[in-house]
Amino acid sequence: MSQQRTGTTDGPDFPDLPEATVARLPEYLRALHHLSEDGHDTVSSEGLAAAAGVNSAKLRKDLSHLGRTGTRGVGYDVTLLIDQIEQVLGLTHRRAVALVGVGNLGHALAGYAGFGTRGFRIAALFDADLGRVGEQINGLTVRHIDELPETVLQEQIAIAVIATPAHAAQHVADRLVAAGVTSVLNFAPCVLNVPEGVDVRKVDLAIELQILSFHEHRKSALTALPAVQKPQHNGAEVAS
Amino acid sequence: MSQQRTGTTDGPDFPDLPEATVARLPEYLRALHHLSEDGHDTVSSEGLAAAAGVNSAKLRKDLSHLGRTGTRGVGYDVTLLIDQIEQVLGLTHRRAVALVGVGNLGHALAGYAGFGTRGFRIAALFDADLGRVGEQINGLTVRHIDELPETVLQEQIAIAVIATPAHAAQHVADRLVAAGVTSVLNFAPCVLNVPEGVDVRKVDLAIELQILSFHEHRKSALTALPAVQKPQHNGAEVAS
DNA sequence: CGCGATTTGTGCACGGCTTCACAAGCGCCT
DNA sequence: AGGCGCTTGTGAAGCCGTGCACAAATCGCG
Repeated sequence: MSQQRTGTTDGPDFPDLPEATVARLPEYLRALHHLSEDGHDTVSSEGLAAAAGVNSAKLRKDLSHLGRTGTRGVGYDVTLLIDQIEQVLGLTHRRAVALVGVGNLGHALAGYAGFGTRGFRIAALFDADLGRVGEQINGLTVRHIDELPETVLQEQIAIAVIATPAHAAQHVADRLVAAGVTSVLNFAPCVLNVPEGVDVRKVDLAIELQILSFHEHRKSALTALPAVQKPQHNGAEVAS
Repeated sequence: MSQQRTGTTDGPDFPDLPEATVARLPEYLRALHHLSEDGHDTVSSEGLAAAAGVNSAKLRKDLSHLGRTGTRGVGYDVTLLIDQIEQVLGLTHRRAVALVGVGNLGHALAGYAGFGTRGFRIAALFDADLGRVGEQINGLTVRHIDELPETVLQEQIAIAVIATPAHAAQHVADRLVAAGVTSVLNFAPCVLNVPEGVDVRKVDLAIELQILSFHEHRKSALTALPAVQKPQHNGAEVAS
């Protein structure tokens, strides 16, 4: 069931995709699914790049890392490319995901349809609050966090989502790792300390806004300035 | 005016912070607030770097762009540094944010306390569904999206969050831009097309999981391979 | 059967980001 | 006052990512 690298067959042994490429592949995949639904069976690098919002040369270089995927003079086979990207991303089977923290955000995530349609299955919900344990959300029963080890084992869970308050996140992460989880998506606004071999990605809504705030601040300072400079993008033409 | 160090009153002169630095400043800010609550009044670059999960040299270089902030042999004044970062990020006043799309995720975002505590104020909620207009969420009334222009003007809204389904996101973005919004945080899984001068940041939950899935896939392929293993790893923190 | 139109795949150069290593500066202790 | 230890700030080197520009490859058509 795991991917073997015997290489004799058509086994795609990935030779260390650049991290930046990996981060873009899901975007290509989404764009390809969209194109496929629209009836396209081939697409040029220019077209796909536009749909994914990137430079076409970048896209070609990204895809070149997957092996020979396109046909010169024609473009890329949409279905074939979807298969290849899904294979590389390990999306050939639905991955079971655990969600810890069924509060405000956790509730929304548990009901988010995008997970189900893009390769994942929320296999279990957990919370530490006994008042929430037993609650039914989207066909799943919220379990107490003490049941984590057996559930992770039983459902073959390798990826977990933390949607708890920040003060509980590290503790939850420790228990997840102890239970065998090796990838964590953290929505709590704090830094997680995990042992080597465990991947953590963080999504912090306030940080995203603060980055936007910086650019807002900068833009409003520029409008008060004479247009001597010529930065890459400027000019909010909106009247105040 | 932007580069002068004449030291007038409160001249907000930024010397073009690197984008990577801007993306980390919010993390430093959060860590600093945490340290401040714990009673620390100074912190070393090593300590702050650990709290923010980055390299200490990187942190020092980042902070050096803000001007002289630390004291050699001592460290950084926590309160002073908080003020400086907030100034650079434009967080000296609460920024009004509009939230469009009060569905599953939008509901959670509207109730997310992290916005309020970190420099933002959700000033208005919008939805296109008449069945949702008028609903009360967290003390705010959901308005119809047609009221966008006047509300944006009235509440001085420059930043908006899109939490609609993907098929509606581009239309909403167009209307937001037309109303005067110049920064957008997009939760819809699609590429937004906006005119120059408008900033867009995207948060796609499924993409984050797919990136984790790739690393899972890679890890399981490595464990099945007894020969070579790569100790090099990025993104994981060293345990205490 | 060959030629031209088209598109991929990639060598190369450039810029930005990261990291090391160390000099410069600051406070404290004697 | 002077030295010593500690910490910041930064020069420099290296790495990664990006984008241009073009050769190689493929298809269609006359």
